[in-house]
Amino acid sequence: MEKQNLALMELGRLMREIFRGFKKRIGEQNQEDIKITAEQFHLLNAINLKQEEVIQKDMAEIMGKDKSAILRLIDSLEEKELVRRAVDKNDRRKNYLMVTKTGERVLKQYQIIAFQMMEDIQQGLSVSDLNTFRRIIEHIKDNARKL
Amino acid sequence: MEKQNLALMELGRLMREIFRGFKKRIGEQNQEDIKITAEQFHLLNAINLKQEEVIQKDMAEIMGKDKSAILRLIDSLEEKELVRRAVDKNDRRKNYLMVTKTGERVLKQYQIIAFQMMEDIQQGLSVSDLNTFRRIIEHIKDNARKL
DNA sequence: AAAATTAGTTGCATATGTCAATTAATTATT
DNA sequence: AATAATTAATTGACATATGCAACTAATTTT
Repeated sequence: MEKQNLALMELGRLMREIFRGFKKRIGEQNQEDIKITAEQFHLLNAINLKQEEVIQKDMAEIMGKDKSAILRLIDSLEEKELVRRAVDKNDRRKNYLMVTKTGERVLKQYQIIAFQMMEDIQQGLSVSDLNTFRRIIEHIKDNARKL
Repeated sequence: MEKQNLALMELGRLMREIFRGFKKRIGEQNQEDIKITAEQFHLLNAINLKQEEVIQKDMAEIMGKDKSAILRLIDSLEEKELVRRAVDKNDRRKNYLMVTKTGERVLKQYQIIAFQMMEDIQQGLSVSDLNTFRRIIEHIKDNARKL
């Protein structure tokens, strides 16, 4: 039991380290620029990634959170003018989520940080290792989704 | 840039899925028994794992959190009588953290859940895959620490 | 003895998140 | 067409988590 358990713990600790590093680098960001939290970044990124139009409900599903949590995250992003809600003309219950130009710019800055972090984190790993790692992550993710 | 970036995102998402699953299973726990949150479990487990005596400061370092965050987590664990603080006789600034019998019992219950989760998550992966995965995690962890 | 350091504590602010109830809009049913 | 059911978003109440800065008490350094 010990080993597997440890693996889970290690993964958690690992993520905290990475998260900590990410926050630290964000903190070192240009002061005058708009700052967002990791969760805000994550949501912004997820909206941006989607090819199709998305509404709040979709994001709640994608991010595995309550719709009210998403609503408040979007509130915070809208306040910073990184995202706007646009009502669907055909179904006025729906708000399409639109990333603003500022949103794209800020997102890009954060992506650069994330990219740099990935580079640093992957230092010293072979291409084959990385491929195996990605494959396993995908596999685990599928399993985790069913939990 | 895309691929590496995705790997980071995937890892984050993966952890959230696992964490979500863990919380869900915790929620399904036996009503009459003492319930703890995921963070409480994590701290309790970390204290328990340590071979040497630990004080709050140590746990803050180990868990990568502010000492006040740890303090409050310990408050909550102490309230449930899962942990006790014992003042160091030689240095009365220090509180040694002791897991109670109840703490051990509760911890064991949650470890079983965590263990079961690990089993489910690892379904379908070969032993060699798992070993590679652990090795990479270790490597990444070393890199992450330097971030 | 005074100054500096250390461990723990407290107050305050913020972020995040869930659940349940409510509102408004739309769709299905009688 | 009127009523009922469903859907998306919102709000309120509440719990958890976390960091920062200021403070206290104990110990160590100067």
